[in-house]
Amino acid sequence: MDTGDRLLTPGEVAALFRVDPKTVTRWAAAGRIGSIRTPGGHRRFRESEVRALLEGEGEFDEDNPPGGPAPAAQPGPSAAPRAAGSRPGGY
Amino acid sequence: MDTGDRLLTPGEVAALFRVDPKTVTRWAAAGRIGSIRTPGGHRRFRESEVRALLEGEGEFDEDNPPGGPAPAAQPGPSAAPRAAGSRPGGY
DNA sequence: AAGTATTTGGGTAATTAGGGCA
DNA sequence: CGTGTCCTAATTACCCAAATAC
Repeated sequence: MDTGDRLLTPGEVAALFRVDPKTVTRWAAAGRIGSIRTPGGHRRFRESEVRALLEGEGEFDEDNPPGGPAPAAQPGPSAAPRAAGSRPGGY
Repeated sequence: MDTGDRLLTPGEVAALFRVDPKTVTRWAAAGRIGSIRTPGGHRRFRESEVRALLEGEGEFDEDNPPGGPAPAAQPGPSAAPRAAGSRPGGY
């Protein structure tokens, strides 16, 4: 079955990233984060994907493998493994 | 193999979309989702339609195509009346 | 038949979406 | 270029009551 991806609201993701909900919406609009739309037009985000982003799996030195976490986040149906690219937050 | 003719209760659909059961009822009232009414007046939703809605909106990175789309979502006997097409650009 | 859990209905407050601007 | 804040409009969430489903 699914990995049990809970869906988070923009406000939840925004609080997790310490940004404005508007910014989260922009990430979804830019395709930097997967988003599920409700019939009403609102967006929902996958908890597993947000967590993966929060883990800081952005770009790390290839000689700096994560020796502890090993999230092993498994997007079930159709989640996209974000290989690399940009780092939201730009910190 | 069932094509997904299983009927879901508003609470089930609400949990899938991370919304309130009341919101699901509004979707049915707005014709955004097919609904079957019980003789008592309660609504029931088709599992296949709900799943199609959940995965159908999956946006993916342009350079990250989903390896296995295979939605295999049959429109079933009564196709979904997509009446929510009236969204000209903005609001 | 009785019970509990869920759903329904209407109304109001909070959040979200979209665009433009700083 | 990215983020934050402004606006308006739409959608959603929670309150109450009663009815229905199992």
